[in-house]
Amino acid sequence: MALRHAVLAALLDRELSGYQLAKAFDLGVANFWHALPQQVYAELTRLEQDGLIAGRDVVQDTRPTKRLFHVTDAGLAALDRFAAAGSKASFLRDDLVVKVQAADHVDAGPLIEQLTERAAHARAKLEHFEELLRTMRGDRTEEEFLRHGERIGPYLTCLGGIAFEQGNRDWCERTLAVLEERQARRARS
Amino acid sequence: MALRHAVLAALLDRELSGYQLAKAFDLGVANFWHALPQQVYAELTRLEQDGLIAGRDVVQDTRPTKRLFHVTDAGLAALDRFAAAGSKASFLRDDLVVKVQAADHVDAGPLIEQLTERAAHARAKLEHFEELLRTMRGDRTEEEFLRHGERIGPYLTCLGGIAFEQGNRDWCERTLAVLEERQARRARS
DNA sequence: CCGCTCATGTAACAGGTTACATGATTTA
DNA sequence: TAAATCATGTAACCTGTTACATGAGCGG
Repeated sequence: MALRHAVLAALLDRELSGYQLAKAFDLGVANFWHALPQQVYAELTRLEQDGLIAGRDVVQDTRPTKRLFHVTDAGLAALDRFAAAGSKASFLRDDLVVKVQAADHVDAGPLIEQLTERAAHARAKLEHFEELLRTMRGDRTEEEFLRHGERIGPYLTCLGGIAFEQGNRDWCERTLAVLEERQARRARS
Repeated sequence: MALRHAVLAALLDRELSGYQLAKAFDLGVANFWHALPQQVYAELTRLEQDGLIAGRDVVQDTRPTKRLFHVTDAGLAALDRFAAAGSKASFLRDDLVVKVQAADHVDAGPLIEQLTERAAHARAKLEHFEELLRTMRGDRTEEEFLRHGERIGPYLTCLGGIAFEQGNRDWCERTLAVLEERQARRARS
C-alpha cells in the first residue's frame, strides 16, 4: 500500500489532476516513486472513496474538464500513521545486474551497450535532479535552505535520487571499463 | 520474467538445492536479486519443466533428500538471449523515501528512528560485501582479479551492491543530520 | 491531415507477498 | 523441551504491467 501514500505525499504541496500526477509518476519527475497512469487513476478513485483525498471539477474552455485533488485531514492522518509504521529494507531489483552476474557466460557486446545507455541515463537524471535542487533552494545555500526552508521533504528525496543515480553511474562506468578491457584483450588474442 | 534468469545466473557457479537458493535469494547473500522461498521453488519447477535446468536427487542419511539443480545448454542459451534483449531503467521504490517526501507534514520521531536503522543496515551490508569481495579475489588485487579472473560476474554485482548501499548510507546520514538539527531547534523554541 | 498533448479510464495478465502446512534433526 | 535448521511446497491475495479505448484541440 505504498503507491497510496506516495500519491498522498505528492498532493501535499499543491492540488493536482490525475493527469498531472500520472505524468509525474510515469517519468522521473516525482523521483521518489514510479507508477503508470492506470495505477494512478485507480488509486485516486480508491483514495477519494476512502475520504483521504477530495476532488473538485475544474471546467476549462479549450481543454477537457479536469479534476483537481487535495489531501483531507483523514488523508494527513493516514500519512502520519504510515510514516510511523515500520518499513522493511528495499532491495535492488534490476535486470541489468542479473545480466552482469552472468557476464562470464554471455555475450559481452550487448552488456556493454546496455551499461553505456544506463550510464548516460544516470547522468541525465543527475543533471535533472541538480536543476531541481537549484530551483527549490532558490538563492539560498543548501545548508541555509535545509535549516530554515518550510518544505524540505522534496529536496531530501531529490538528494536521495542523486545518491542513487551517482551509485548507478559510477558502477556502470566501472563495470564498463572492466568488460571493455577484457573484450579488447580477447579480440587481440 | 527476471527471477527466472536470476535463478539461472545463480546456478552458473555450482549446483544448488532449492533450499540453498531460497536462502541466498531471501537474505542478501545473492545481492543481485531478492525473492521469497516460495517463488524460488515455484520457479525451479517451471525451469525444470522447460528444460532450462536439470535436477538430481541427493539422498542424505540424517537430512531429508534434497534436489540439486544445474543449468542445461538450453538454459545457457536462454540466459544469453535475456542478456542480449533490452532492459528498461530500474526505479527506486522505497517506503522510507515516500515518508521523507512527507517529512514536513508528519512526526519526525519515527522517521529519525527508521533512518538510523536503515543507515546501520546499510553499513552492515557494506561490511558483508567487502568481506565477500576479499574472499572472491583472494590474494590478488582487485585490478589483477578483474583483469584475469575467470569468474568476475559475481564480483561486479557485489561492487554494484556496494555502490547502492553507500548511496543509501550517505543519504540516510545526511537526511538524519538535517531532521535531527531541525527537531532539536524546534524543541528549544 | 498526422501526430502530440490533455484527460480519463477498463480488462487481462504477470509477478510478488502473506499465510499456512509438514516433518525430521541438531543446537541451546 | 523449545527453537533453529534442513527441505519442500500450496493457496489466496495484492500490486504492477501490458494492451486497449475514447475524444477534443493544437502545432507542423
